[in-house]
Amino acid sequence: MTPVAKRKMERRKTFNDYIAKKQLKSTKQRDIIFNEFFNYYIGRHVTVEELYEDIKRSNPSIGFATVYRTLKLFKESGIASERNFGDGKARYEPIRSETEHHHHMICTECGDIVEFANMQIESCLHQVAKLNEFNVKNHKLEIYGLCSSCGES
Amino acid sequence: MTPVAKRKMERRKTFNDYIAKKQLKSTKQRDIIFNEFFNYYIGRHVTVEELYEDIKRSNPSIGFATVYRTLKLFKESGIASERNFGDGKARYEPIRSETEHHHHMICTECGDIVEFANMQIESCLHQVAKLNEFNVKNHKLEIYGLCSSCGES
DNA sequence: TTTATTATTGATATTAAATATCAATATCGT
DNA sequence: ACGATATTGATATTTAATATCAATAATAAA
Ligand SMILES: [Mn+2]
Ligand SMILES: [Mn+2]
Ligand SMILES: [Zn+2]
Ligand SMILES: [Zn+2]
Repeated sequence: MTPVAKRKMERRKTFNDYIAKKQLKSTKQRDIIFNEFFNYYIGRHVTVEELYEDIKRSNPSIGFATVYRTLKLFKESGIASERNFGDGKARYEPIRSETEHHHHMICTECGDIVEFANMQIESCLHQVAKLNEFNVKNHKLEIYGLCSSCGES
Repeated sequence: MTPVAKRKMERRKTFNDYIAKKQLKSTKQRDIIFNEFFNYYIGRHVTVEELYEDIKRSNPSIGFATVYRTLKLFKESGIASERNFGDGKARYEPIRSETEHHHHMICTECGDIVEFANMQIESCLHQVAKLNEFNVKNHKLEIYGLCSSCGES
């Protein structure tokens, strides 16, 4: 089995377990949204509206509220992250593995998003927290500026 | 002259220069808001609503829109920063010096905000940007969790 | 100082995203 | 198949941010 296929099953299981634990129900709509989101939006950062417009093409009967609620469910169950890049709209992205962690550089000109991870930053940050006796739950780091295409740099 | 008094004059000048450059006008309201904000909110992170409620007590005729627009003006002129800590409300804080730069740890329990600065993080971050040919305009780093009072750590 | 020009003010309206409501319907354990 | 409970989709509400606009204030010109 490919790593991608393996991860697919993992996510499915995590979601199903969450559904079971919370005594929720499996529905056609949730399946459709799950498939669309995890098949086509890996490595992307999609707004609720965008995903809704996308899904509507193949499934016109699905409502915005359902997409909204389902993305929230993905987040709660730990298979998706919510991101906020300062344009007032929440964005969602699939979590690629149990351990992955990354941050973002956002181009203010073209909207392009570059992801990065840096161990040194992570350890500094936890060190600072420890020094202040601060119990870290999560953190965000965003760099705004011009990407290589847009900037003179 | 104390450093605080010196900084006070600097800010005033920066603001006046901005007013002049943009061909705006000095007004009583702007003076009142300026004084309240820079006398009482150094090191704090105030919402528009909070500052408005505060100012209304001594100056009941000042409108919310004016406070809103004036804080925006402070930001544009470079004497205040706008912050967003994920509760959906913009917050403003006076900039303490021309060169200062810091980030925030936000307690999700009591709302307390701890500031910190870390040179190593800053240089790592610029290194990452350089590597990606990304021209940095600004950046934000926020740590969410439990402060020393609220957390078991 | 008076007048003319232009920006500001404060009340109110609008926008937009997030979230709540609810009757009809689907899911699931028995 | 039945009954209990969760879900759906349409719509309404909330809330922060921002736009509108007539009255007013600030500055420049006469
Ligand atoms: Mn990402
Ligand atoms: Mn601060
Ligand atoms: Zn990190
Ligand atoms: Zn920094």
